[in-house]
Amino acid sequence: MYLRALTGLAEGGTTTCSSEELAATAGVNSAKLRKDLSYLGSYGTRGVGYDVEYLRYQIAREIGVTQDWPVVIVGIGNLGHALANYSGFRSRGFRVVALLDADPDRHDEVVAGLDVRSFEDLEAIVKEDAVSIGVIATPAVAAQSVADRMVAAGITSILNFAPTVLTVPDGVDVRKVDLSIELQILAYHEQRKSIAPGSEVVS
Amino acid sequence: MYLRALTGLAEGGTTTCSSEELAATAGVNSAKLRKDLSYLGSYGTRGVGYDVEYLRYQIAREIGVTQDWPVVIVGIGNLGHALANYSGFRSRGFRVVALLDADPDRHDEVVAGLDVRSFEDLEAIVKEDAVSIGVIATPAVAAQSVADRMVAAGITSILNFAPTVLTVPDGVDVRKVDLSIELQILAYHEQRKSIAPGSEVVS
DNA sequence: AGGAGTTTGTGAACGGGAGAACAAAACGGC
DNA sequence: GCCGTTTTGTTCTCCCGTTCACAAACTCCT
Ligand SMILES: NC(=O)c1ccc[n+]([C@@H]2O[C@H](COP(=O)([O-])OP(=O)(O)OC[C@H]3O[C@@H](n4cnc5c(N)ncnc54)[C@H](O)[C@@H]3O)[C@@H](O)[C@H]2O)c1
Ligand SMILES: NC(=O)c1ccc[n+]([C@@H]2O[C@H](COP(=O)([O-])OP(=O)(O)OC[C@H]3O[C@@H](n4cnc5c(N)ncnc54)[C@H](O)[C@@H]3O)[C@@H](O)[C@H]2O)c1
Repeated sequence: MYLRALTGLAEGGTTTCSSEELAATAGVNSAKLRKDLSYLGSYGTRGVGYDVEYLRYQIAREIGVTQDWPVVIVGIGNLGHALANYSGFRSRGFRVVALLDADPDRHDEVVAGLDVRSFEDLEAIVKEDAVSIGVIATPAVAAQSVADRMVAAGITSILNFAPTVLTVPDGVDVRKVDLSIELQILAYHEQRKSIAPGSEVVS
Repeated sequence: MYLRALTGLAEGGTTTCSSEELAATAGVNSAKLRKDLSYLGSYGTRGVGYDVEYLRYQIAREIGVTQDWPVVIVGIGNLGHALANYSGFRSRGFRVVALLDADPDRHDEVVAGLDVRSFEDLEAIVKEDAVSIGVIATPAVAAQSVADRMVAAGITSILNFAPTVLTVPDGVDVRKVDLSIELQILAYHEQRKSIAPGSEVVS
């Protein structure tokens, strides 16, 4: 979040900013921001603030997005198409190297300049491009088996859009994006608003 | 998450389950699950477990998804199309009532059986269908103004896909889904794996 | 009917994140 | 060169979510 805020400030021409400004831009408390940044090192100057470009680079380096990360997307349906066409990943340090789908009818397609390839090609692609991050956008029933294949092929980080709990070995990271649950959380608060007006809070 | 796990168990024919089973299905600790459920009431039976269907209904009622929530999606680009076509929302208590876009060229389109309408229709739709939940899938630059319009129209819950911090009045809930940040978190752990092998953890 | 075996519900301990507050450091003006 | 001002880095405290552990409650078998 800080990285994004800093990029925004840099684009706006700001060269220096205080923790207060940056915190406001990122939508967090300034004390928390300072503490977070202090874990990376002392990149600020007391009485002055932070150099936007310098701090941006330091955070990018810490996260590891100064290099480009190759990514494969599996399941080129509704969501897979949107992800493949999304330009924002590219500009944030990620490069989609392959689109895979189990359905042979999809293999004719070209999406975002990439051929949709057979899921069978997974191992070869992972090996060739040294891919360590995989995105799962298949139906829920297929997600676990896709994850297993990914892990076997050498992928060690998975972003899962299917509404399932994935089981993976130690050493493999999984993050899930669950849109239905997001909506349900909103619905819950919404329901409470109509029952007890004037009592609202959100994370 | 529990709701989803229970639905899965019910579809699999399970009528009764222990906190241990349910926790395993949902991917959490069983003590946490029991404590969470205890906030809703004492719906279990000691020595037996929980009645799947009964508990499922109780959680759905608590969340507020026994009724259908009308939802509007603004920004029918790559992501908006995917969301509009997604059938999973419908089955989880949400009904997309309108698709809005500022681009007149999009207004000819029919997506998922719905006309893409002008953003100007927002107020009328919100009033007519008593919409309280809005989804923002526009570019980041437009997100804040769309949010303002939504709030003015009477929407009090927003799901935001644009990579921006939204500012809204008290009483309005915002949740954001930020895919780039998810990937960056994975990249960070990935980088650390290659530096210090054998030290990994994920949320 | 009673005891053994299960499983829930919850009190207590633990851990960690978030914010308030302040000392240390840098800058600028005189 | 010194003092006031600004802002960072960090300590301390508070609070909340998570987990452990166990008594209470229920079932089933004898
Ligand atoms: N579309 C959305 O907006 C949305 C929203 C929330 C969650 N999701 C979830 O994302 C996932 C994808 O959604 P979608 O709408 O794109 O579905 P979809 O049905 O449009 O696409 C799924 C794709 O996965 C492919 N596939 C199926 N099994 C496969 C396998 N074993 N290996 C490789 N590819 C396989 C199918 O051929 C298809 O192209 C689903 O789990 C869905 O629940 C989607
Ligand atoms: N596509 C993805 O997979 C993806 C992934 C992560 C984040 N996002 C974010 O989601 C948002 C949408 O992404 P996308 O790829 O669908 O973009 P897109 O450009 O394909 O679609 C954006 C749509 O919003 C419409 N729009 C623009 N201004 C508007 C306004 N003021 N009011 C109403 N509609 C307006 C445009 O006409 C267009 O149809 C972006 O903020 C993007 O950063 C997308």
